[in-house]
Amino acid sequence: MQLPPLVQTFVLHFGEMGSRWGINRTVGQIYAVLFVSERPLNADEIVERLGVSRSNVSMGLKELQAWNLVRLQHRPGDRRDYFATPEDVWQIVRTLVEERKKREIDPTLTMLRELLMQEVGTEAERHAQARLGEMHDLFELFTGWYDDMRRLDTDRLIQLLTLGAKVQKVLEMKDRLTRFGGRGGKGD
Amino acid sequence: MQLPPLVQTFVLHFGEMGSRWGINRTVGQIYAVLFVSERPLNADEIVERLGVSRSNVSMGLKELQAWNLVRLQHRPGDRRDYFATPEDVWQIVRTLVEERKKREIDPTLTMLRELLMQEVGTEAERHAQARLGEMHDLFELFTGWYDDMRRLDTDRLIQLLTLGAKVQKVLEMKDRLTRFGGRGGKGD
DNA sequence: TATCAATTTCAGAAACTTCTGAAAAGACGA
DNA sequence: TCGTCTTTTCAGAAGTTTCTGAAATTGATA
Repeated sequence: MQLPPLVQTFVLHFGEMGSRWGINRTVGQIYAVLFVSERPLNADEIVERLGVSRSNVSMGLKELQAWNLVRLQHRPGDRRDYFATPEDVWQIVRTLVEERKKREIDPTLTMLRELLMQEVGTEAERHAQARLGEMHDLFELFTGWYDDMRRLDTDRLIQLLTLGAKVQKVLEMKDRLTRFGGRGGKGD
Repeated sequence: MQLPPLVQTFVLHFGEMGSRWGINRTVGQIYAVLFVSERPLNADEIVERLGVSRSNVSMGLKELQAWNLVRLQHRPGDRRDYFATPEDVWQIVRTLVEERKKREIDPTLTMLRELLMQEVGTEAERHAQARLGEMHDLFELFTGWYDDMRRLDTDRLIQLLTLGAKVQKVLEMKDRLTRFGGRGGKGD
């Protein structure tokens, strides 16, 4: 592996993390190398830096492209493909969440809805269905919230995240201000 | 696999999802079976339902216990261990996020902080460090937000998630209302 | 202490994933 | 068209994870 120690540490850790999240180690490493690189890299440069086979890099890049996580670029007078990550880390987060939702959450919601529509006979099945209903509602709540969040521009998103639970305070204030006097505030 | 078709579909899907998130398929299936069960189950009952070996179930249950995702119970006059998931799905979410943070996010933040403290020589390394800084700040923002959220009780959490981006509207209103008292507004 | 039921451990088998080198395919200019 | 440079594909090797059955351990009871 032909990398400065600082970068190497990061790349190895990132590959490791990747494999805990169902992403193949090399794919994670390729992404890490691109992420810290000053400029787009071609496949051979990645091979050099990581010390893995050319074909492995080719497959890894293909996977990253399928996930929309890298951008392909060309330089004038050079036929090779150059790859880069988006400069904006928020763009990366958005893509990651979006793709993961598309591949895993949405199909799960579909499956849950289908199972909830079935007529069942036994008590055990009725109980199972009730549980699946709870899970379905949870997923719906999260995807609904996410759907709202992704529409916000990054500054506002940061603003909200930074406020954190303080939003709650603002909501209480709103309650007090809008229903003057009345029962506002903590009631649930 | 000895399960009603409805449950079987769910269990298989859940196992599949698990393996995409770095959780072994059987462990996912065991969890799914416990999740929809009306009552706590002992290891042999899980073996029956899933048709996998007793030792496999034993290892799976051990892993789920290490993740705090199942509760062990005993019945009077029965030496066997019975396992159940929490009844409250929100409790499940909280545990999952907490454990994942502890195992993956926190160590990553530690690593990033260590790399950011290093003095480096080359331009490439300085650029890499800047990128790691961006990633670090992103992770900090998320964990800070999460730290706020986890303190909220479930009803308030649901309230916030349901509002979604409408919170933004309330914040704007707050801005308008507080501005003419002095310090209000966008500043942080 | 011996017995018995339940659980855990673990070495090796089975299944699965990842990786490689070699060959094929594609793209471009001469 | 050909030659060259590049990327992709793919069969099998290497590596890793998961799973099993048999044996060991635990712990309660007599």
